[in-house]
Amino acid sequence: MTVEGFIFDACQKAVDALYGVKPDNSQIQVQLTRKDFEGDYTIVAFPLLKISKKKPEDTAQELGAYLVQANPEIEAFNVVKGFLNLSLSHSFWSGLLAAVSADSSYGFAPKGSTGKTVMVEYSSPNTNKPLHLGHIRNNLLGYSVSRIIEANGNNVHKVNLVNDRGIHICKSMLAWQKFGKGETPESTGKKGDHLVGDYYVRFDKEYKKQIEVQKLQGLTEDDAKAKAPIMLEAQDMLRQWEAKDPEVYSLWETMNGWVYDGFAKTYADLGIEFDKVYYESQTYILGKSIVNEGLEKGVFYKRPDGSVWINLTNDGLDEKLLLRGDGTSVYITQDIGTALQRFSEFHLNDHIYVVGNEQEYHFQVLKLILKKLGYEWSEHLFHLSYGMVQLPEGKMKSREGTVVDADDLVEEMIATAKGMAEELGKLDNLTPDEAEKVYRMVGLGALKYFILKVDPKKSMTFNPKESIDFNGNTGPFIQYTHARIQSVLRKAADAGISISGTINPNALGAKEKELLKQIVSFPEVVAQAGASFSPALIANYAFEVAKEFNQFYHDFSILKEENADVKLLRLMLSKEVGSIIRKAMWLLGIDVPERM
RNA sequence: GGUUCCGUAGCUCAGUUGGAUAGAGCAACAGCCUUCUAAGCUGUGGGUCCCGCGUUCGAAUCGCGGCGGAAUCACCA
Repeated sequence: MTVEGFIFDACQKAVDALYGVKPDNSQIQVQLTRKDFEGDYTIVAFPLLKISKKKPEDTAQELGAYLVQANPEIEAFNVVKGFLNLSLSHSFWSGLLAAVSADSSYGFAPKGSTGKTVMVEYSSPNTNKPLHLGHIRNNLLGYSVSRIIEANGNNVHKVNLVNDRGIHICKSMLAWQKFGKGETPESTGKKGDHLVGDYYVRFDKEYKKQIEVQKLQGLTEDDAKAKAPIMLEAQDMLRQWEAKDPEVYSLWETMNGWVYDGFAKTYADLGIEFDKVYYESQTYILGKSIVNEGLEKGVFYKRPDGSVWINLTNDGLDEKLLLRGDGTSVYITQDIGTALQRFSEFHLNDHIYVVGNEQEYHFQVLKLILKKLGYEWSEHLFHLSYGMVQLPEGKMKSREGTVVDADDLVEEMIATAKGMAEELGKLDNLTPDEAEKVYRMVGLGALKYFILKVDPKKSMTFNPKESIDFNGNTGPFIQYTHARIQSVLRKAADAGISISGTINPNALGAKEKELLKQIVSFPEVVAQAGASFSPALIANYAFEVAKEFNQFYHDFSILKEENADVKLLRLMLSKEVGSIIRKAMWLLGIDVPERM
């Protein structure tokens, strides 16, 4: 039970006793008391006036007096305008600290306790170019949300749906065939995904050239695009691929293999994992049978050219194609099929798609179609729609070479972390291997935190000229706080001090209580983040806790405190703060070092 | 044009179902290491919460109307 919950109940009983009416949820508002006022928690009197039929100040006074005499935990109160500020007793607070420190999984619901199974799909790269900053946001969000959902007691399946087929893949393949001279990752020393990406760009260059030539011959822009020989060749290659032409198919396998090796390295660098990987080359045919089902039910209709459509104009949307005239499927056909397959195979309760907000319309349509087909679980599809990562100049454009490459960025962050650590002389006592681990941790911590602290649904700006900070509201700041705490705990252990025993309530000071308030709200933050799929809530919480601890650390000494009770309380508090920081950062997919 | 999302300090962002005098970080300036890690702490300056009207005891938050920006409305994915 949360502290707010306790006060809520006490308040409900008090109002009932005083005025004979039991207030409902909306009438009792409990919040943390603002720091500029005396007290711990505040009850807002205004919503209760209808019941008390008295002035706000009088209502708050009466309620406060009653609460203090009825609850030993509530020690004192004061009233400012319509706000009733309550102070909880020291023994109440120290009891909470004891409870938290006895619970090693504090803040997390027991594994699988909801009995629900949730699938999270994220990453979903194309195999024609390397990952960039936009993909990083997707991967970090997907991975963090998976952990948050798991921490809320659900079983989670993390999946990746790789787009390994289609015209864009053929473009890279064709360009490599024409201009590649047999280059391989081995022969060039280039990471596979980057090598293939180069040929994707090469195709585009050639294509543009051919369009210009066609236009000189008098063709319109559209005609020139449609009739450029290299584009016709690419389309022809896609048909050959679908017919499983051995030569094309083997080239496809080879080049995709290069890309997967490259992706594997990027994922490993980012610390991203999946439980299962789906490939569109294996799933793109799915969903066709459902189209027939929909035709029979009259949900879909067929046009004279044989294409299948659904009319969603009555739902405020448009008409949507489900099957091409030639009987081949489009993206949404496949998504219908895979959703159906996944729900039946894994008995899913919820399915979350981590996909950019440019596809909001697509998922709206997908949900609606499944609903119209009568699948009740369509209500349990969630599109975690995140905003684009923009540069100060606007959108990243791969054609203009303004994309921020994922591998480059990771490397740069680690190098910066290393440079800073060396400058500060922080890790001189570590072995090179250990130091290297810390550089990675800190560099990645900075990057991951920078991205995850922003509300997912908002678009965010990244300025490559101003490197990501390591001071202030950043990952390294929080990691540093953790390292500091561990250092204190190590010293305590070296001195043979045991961090256990009974807490003396009188040892609790004002700053310690502020820290405890933060600690106590952790489970609520985890629940909130789970309900809203928002790692940003966790990130901002972790920062607040770290900031509070650093102030405490600066103003008070822990190991040099002479009063044994105070020393024990401060050590227990430090240990719990360290543990909460580690858990919060774990939820973000960020590791924390023992030293830095 | 329709739909959806967004607009908070010079910059990057918080602000949980409407609550007290709107907060952090960066950048700028001024301080704090003989003391558990200074990747830290303290202080100063910085605001028409895009604008207007409305609902309310109370609006950055809710509603309506503007202005500005983004995404989307493909036999692409």
